[in-house]
Amino acid sequence: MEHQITIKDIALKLGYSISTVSRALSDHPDISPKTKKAVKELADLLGYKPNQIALNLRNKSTRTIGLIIPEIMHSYFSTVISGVEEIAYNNDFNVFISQSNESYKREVINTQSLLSNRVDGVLVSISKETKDLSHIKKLISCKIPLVLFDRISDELNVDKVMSDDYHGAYIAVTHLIERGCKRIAIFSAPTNLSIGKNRYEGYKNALTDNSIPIDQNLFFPCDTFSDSRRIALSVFKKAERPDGVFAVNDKTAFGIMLASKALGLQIPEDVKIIGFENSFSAEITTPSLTSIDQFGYEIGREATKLLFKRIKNGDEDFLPEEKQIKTKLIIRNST
Amino acid sequence: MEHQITIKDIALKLGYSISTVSRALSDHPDISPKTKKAVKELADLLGYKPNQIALNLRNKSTRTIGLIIPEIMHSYFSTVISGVEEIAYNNDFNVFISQSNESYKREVINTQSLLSNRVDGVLVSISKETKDLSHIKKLISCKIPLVLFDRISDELNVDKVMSDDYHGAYIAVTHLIERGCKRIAIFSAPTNLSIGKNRYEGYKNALTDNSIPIDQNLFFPCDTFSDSRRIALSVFKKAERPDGVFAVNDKTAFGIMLASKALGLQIPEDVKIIGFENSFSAEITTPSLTSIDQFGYEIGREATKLLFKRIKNGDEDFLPEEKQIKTKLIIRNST
DNA sequence: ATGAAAGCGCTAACAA
DNA sequence: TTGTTAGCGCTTTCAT
Repeated sequence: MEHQITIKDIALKLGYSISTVSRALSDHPDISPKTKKAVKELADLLGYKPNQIALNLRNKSTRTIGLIIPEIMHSYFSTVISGVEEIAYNNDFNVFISQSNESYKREVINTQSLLSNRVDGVLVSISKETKDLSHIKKLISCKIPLVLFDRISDELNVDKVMSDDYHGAYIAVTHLIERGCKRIAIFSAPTNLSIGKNRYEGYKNALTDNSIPIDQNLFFPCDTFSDSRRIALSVFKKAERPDGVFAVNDKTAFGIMLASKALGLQIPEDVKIIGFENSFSAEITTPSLTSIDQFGYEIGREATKLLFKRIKNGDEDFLPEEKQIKTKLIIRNST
Repeated sequence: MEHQITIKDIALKLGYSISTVSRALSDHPDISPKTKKAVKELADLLGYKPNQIALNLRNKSTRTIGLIIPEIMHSYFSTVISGVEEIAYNNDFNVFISQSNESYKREVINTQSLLSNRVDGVLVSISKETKDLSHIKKLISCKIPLVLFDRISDELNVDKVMSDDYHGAYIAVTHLIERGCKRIAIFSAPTNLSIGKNRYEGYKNALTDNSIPIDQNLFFPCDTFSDSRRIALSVFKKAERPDGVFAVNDKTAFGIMLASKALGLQIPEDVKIIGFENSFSAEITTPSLTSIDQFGYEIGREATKLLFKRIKNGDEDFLPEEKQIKTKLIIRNST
């Protein structure tokens, strides 16, 4: 980057002062039309672009919000990003995306980087590894507008947006029951994450409401493709195997699906499987996967709207909001 | 964001000048140990974080590179991002990710935003919609280090990193021929993109080298899931249908796969299908999808390495490099 | 060992 | 209508 054109360059060439140039460019009423014309034409000619860095410093605002997500390569989070970008762009803000890769260390670094770069607000979905929340608390103590989404924490008293995990799990399991399942397993995220906890609650209550006893042997703490495949491969060998599985996300469901097929089980005849995410892949497997749509796009939009509300309102009458985005059962052939 | 602590605050409380505080914080040899200790302790206590914006303005460097990609929600591009981030983080740089969503307009806006934000270099994968390249040329004329990857353009004389598309297509089609295919269709990206052109060349030459005539009726300009499903649905009905298909990416392959199955065709017995991308989904379909691995992670790494070479070397002896990342045939059950 | 002052690019209060 | 100046937060040259 050689030398970017500045208003000083324009002022020099035209013999005006830099403030006149500045005002001309921003259409200040005091500036004569001729001056404006001359300045704007030269600016165009030279390809002048305001230095955003200088503006940021002066305005103490970057018109940028930071987004920290666990993993970009996740159809759900990708859709969240799109929702965030839409609202941000509508408000003439930029989005600074950074992924933690489910690493606590990375999440801390990313948070600090956003802080140093003085973003005007932050959206965070906490990584699986994160136990210590002091980096997030640091954001709060700096009074930086903050909204948590999806992977929230009860420890923090801030705005939150998430799926209606409880209800999603409830309708998923109810659906399995209606299809005749008696022994329904759950492959769940760790219940220390609220997402894991809420879905487990939904699972439990759906069973209880249908007079099916909770069986701790049907609970598997597992939320990845390879783990679920491995676990299902050993679990489904036994005679007392589940006849239905509720998986915490689609990838986990696919692992179970592959394991079942490898063992010669028919889906949905021998075992019914339901996921949570409604990813693109759910459509293309055989059988296609019944899943709970989480509306990531909506979550991104709502979280960002909430953030802008904070950014605009400033500190006044802060009362954290919590928003639940409804989920929806998408029935396909795996149940 | 109330009031972030600055060195001025520290200077005031301690009775030093701001320059002393600045030097103390950066361990300048001239500063006495006691002063350093006092300053650092107070800085810690107050939670001082240097204002990156001010530093950027002063240093005329943001230690940030910009990344413009067509779509985040694409396993290939997601892996590219990870590669980019790895190299950038190793060099203590940030990555500013922005997606064009395959929109020309958005791509232009993103480019300008990166320019205004004075990133130190840019990585671009051009959107499908983009014909006019003046926004990219603008970057070049501003002497901003630039590397194109994957979706490159012959019109631009800059560093480029891409898959060995020609070779990938060649081995894909050769594989189909070895498996006995005689009528091999290609579902291809528009050939105005070099990616489309090169893969088509590979397809053609593989056929020619095996004495199979090129049949224009087997060329389908189509690179999305829904389009490919629709097209395959109508094409595969005919008696004279293809017995092998080379798809420009995995999603396109899945569309073809679903259409084939809907028509009662057996894969790979009646029709063999090969994709390009080696996405996660390739593993979980039935049959699993044979595909060409593009090593997106490597592409991201190499492109970023090249970019840093430019950033560090400055303008001197500029000779654009072009790097091809090898591709690999991953054989699964669809062929 | 420490301070004063200039400057990065820009805007705006104050002068003229 | 236009110019001068201060200041956003920081580093660094030049004084002391």
